[in-house]
Amino acid sequence: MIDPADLRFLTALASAPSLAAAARELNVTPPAVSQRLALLEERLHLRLVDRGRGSLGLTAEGAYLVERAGAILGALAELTDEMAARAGRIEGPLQIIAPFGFGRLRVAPVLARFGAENPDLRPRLMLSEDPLGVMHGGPWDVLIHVGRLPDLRITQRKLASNRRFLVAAPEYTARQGLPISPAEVAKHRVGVVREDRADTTLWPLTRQDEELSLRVAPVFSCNDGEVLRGWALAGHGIVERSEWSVAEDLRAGRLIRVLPGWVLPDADIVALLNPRAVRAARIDAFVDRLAAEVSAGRS
Amino acid sequence: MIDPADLRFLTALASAPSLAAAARELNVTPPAVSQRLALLEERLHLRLVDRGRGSLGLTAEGAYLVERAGAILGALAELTDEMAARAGRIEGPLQIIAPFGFGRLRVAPVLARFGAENPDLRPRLMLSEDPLGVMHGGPWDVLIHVGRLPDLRITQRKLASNRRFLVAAPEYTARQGLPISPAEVAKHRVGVVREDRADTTLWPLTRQDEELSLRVAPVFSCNDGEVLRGWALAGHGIVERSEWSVAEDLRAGRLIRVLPGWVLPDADIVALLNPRAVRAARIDAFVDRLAAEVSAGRS
DNA sequence: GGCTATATTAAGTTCAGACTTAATGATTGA
DNA sequence: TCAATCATTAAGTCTGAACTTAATATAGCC
Repeated sequence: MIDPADLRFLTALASAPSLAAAARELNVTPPAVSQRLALLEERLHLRLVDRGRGSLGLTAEGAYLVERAGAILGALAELTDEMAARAGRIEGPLQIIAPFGFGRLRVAPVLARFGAENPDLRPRLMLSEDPLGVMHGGPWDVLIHVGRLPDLRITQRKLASNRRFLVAAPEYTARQGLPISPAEVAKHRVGVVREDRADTTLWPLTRQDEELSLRVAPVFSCNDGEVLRGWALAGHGIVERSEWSVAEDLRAGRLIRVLPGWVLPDADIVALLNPRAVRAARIDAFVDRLAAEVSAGRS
Repeated sequence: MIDPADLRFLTALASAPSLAAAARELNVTPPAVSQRLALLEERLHLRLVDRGRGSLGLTAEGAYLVERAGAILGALAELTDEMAARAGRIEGPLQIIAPFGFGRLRVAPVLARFGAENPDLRPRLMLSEDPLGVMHGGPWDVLIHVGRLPDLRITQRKLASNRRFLVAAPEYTARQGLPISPAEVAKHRVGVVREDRADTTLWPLTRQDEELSLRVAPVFSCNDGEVLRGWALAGHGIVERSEWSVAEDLRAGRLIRVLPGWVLPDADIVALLNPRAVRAARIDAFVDRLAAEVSAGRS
């Protein structure tokens, strides 16, 4: 009978550009992969992988095996999860995808604690500039997103509200003055997060029923929000940041809000739950935990 | 991740009356079973088997695991079979159920040869007085049946025609005379196969359009047809036997037909194919082979 | 009470699979 | 042509899972 380990092995091969790459992925030496594949092929009396001519490719039989493997490995994982749930245990792999800033500063510490409390858990955190893009790459259980979402057909759960502010250091405003109206912002030095996916130089400001789009000409930009926050703290100008990022600074007076009457659209923090993955106990438990700690402002 | 070997192990336990019995079934010592079970339970942090109070029973978790195991192990076996079929190989387990007489004399030799020609085949022949009853017991691929069948929803394939005769040794008929009409049979010493399931003392004889049911009062009876044939050969009387059993004796003149104008209902030899089992190459190949050899009269 | 079968613990043995290193050959691209 | 990457073969190592034997505890049965 075919061994699921073989199926996992072949599945790993299928998504690697070469045997050597697969070996690196699996943390073994190339001969190990070569041998194991040869052994499997010999056992089945079938060729599974097309050697030569450039990149690694599966034969029809190999592809079929990988295709069928998915369901079987899935069923096995599901069963394992169910039994763990029945035992009331938090264990197994937990794959989280999160954006760089929020992930590193807020998710990582919670995940570390959660992992320490549940020794049989194998947490894996993948930070990305573009979580929604990574989503289709590998396996994942929970994806953390900050901001508006296209209407995906995926279970989502709001972890916390998150407003967006214009902020600056008191030192800067003391020197350069505090803008009273949006129009005055144009006279200031402004920093923005520069992303590929969104236009971050157009700020849709609202005050009661008033709406206006403010086009800013940023002096500073960076694709890492924390760097931008650092610049603001250093008094280099006015930046737009999420509440989660600067709440502590505001409380401590290291930063102050600019145009406090005006608000930017909310960018709530939500967790997407992979519909493909079973709702294992570890997933629900982690999301609960994350929601609790994020709302409480812990990090 | 739960290992299919664990699932097989637990499935074996589920159908055993005690751990010791399971150990015998698995060809290991009782401690091996005890340890392995303890290890599995520890790994899952769940109790799977109810110890004590007499016969072994599964807990709710154990039963659920066994239930789910079926589908997964089935899918794995199916995949294995499919890959073997793609490789054009005859291999794997082949479980045949057959009635005692026909199975021992006709099926066993063919299966032995077929197994020898395909070294990776693991043939297993289960002889039974009541194959259709055994059918629901364990796993099986092919069931050989001689005679009429209730209308089962199972693929069946006729392997050979098989008439039934009344026969006696020439020595006997020389001594006691040859009955000319069915009624005269009553004056003879008669032997029948005694079975629980069928009334074998009522012979539905037909000649052209004539039909009559002859009730016989058997002198000899045995539940093994070959014993009966031996008695007939030894000149003890008239017996009813299948063509497959006595064809050679008739040809050699060791037996002769009694009332050759009258015929008993046919009892064709059919193979039933387990619908649950995949149509693996080995199954089709074996049935083909059996059909060929049975028709050719080889043994 | 003996007899038997079952279940479990403890400790030692065994073996196959999976890996490693080392060496060689093939392919590709600068 | 050299350097680098990849693939494979050969040979040796290692480990842990699975099993064994031995000993002990327990329960049912005549």
